[in-house]
Amino acid sequence: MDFEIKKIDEWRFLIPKAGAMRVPGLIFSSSELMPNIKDDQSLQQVVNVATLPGIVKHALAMPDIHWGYGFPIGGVAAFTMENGIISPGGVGYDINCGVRLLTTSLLANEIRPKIKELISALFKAIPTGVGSRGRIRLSRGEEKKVAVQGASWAVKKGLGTKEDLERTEDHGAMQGADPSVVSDRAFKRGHDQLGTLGSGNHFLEIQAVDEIYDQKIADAFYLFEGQLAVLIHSGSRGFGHQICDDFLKEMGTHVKGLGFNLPDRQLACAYIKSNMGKRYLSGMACAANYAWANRQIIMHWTRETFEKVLGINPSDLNMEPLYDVCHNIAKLETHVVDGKKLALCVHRKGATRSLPPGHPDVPERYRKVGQPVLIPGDMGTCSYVLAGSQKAMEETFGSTCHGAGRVLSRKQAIKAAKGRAISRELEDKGIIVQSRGKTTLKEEISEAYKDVSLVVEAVHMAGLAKKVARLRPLGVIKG
DNA sequence: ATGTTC
Repeated sequence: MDFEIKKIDEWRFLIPKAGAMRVPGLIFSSSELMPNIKDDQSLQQVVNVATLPGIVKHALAMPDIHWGYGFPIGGVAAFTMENGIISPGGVGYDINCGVRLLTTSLLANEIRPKIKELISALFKAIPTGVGSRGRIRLSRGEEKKVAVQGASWAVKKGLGTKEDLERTEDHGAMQGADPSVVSDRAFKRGHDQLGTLGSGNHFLEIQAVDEIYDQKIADAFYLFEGQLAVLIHSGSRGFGHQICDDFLKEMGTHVKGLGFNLPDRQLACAYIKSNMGKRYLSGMACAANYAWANRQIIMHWTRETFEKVLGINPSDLNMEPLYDVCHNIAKLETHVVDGKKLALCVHRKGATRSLPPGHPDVPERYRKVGQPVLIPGDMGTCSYVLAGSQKAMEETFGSTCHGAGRVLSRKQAIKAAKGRAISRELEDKGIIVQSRGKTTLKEEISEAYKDVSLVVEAVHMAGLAKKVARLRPLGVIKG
């Protein structure tokens, strides 16, 4: 490594501008988490991102940073609309991968005897695994509508309510989506995958709220101790993956003609203002909308499954989305930089938006306390709810962490789990798990991840979001 | 993440 790391305070580490870097790197971490990343490639990736045209202030990294395609996962980078670039590698292969948390009026303890039955029914209702096909077959015309309308497409089809949309980031629809830039292959891959969970770290978990850190905000979020909740983690499936793939290929050639050097070919990009940049944004928005429709539909089937298995009315279940956030996206936003309002394209790759109290884009019901920030942990530990902050607006373009972050690669994790019965290990901890394949569970063992509590503590202490509640898993379905 | 090497 040929760069320096300076400790600013307990929670901030600076990589001073050097060589081809246009801005310094700023890492949010802690003395406990820093050793995890010092030897991997992710900090070099922060340095690489800092060389890209039009980058503003800092190349940022959250405490859950780890190695990714070109850009690190757990990274944030903002570029001016005027001179900046947009890069598929800064968004990630799973465009609009994200999480949606559902609250209920049920007590977890009362439902505990039913968890196994619920998990089994959810596993039947929601297809999981790589290449899994859903219960919906979309004609090309309908699939284009999904790509433009997002979650509201599902609501129009009776799969949810208008209120659900109000509790979804951007109302579950990104503007500027243009299906004409999406390849035939992407549409083919997406036509039967709506309402499917996928594989890897995607999951659906039944959880119990087990600790409240901020009572006032918890009240505003309708969270209470002992409450039964459901967390859905999924994305844009093969549809978004293909869109990313298509644009990476195109931009790989395109970027060679732009006259600047890339430290890594995986940083393929285009100027935001160029036709190529605009086309990517339009395609990315299609994938983002597909993902929002996907999580909306998965939620609808989750509601139906709970009502059926528990034999209760919707009004007694009261299963409502607390919020739905995306953590793989690039967005056009206005931020104050050095006292000046600037139009920026903010890349959040494995990072969550964290809007402060009073911000107009926070749903009205939460506006006084800030945007809900949902942080899934690894399988078998816990997840967190936080609230957005002003400090995040000032330091990270309104962003915070997105999860635990890997410490072992998938290969290393499979090796570490060799010969172990992971589902049995989880059952011994009181967590019922049902998965399509054994390999996914091995890839996802707890040891493969950083301690999510340390990650959340680091962003809380840095002021990038405020801890509200912790949730423990009771049951999980996986790919 | 991903029809896990079109």
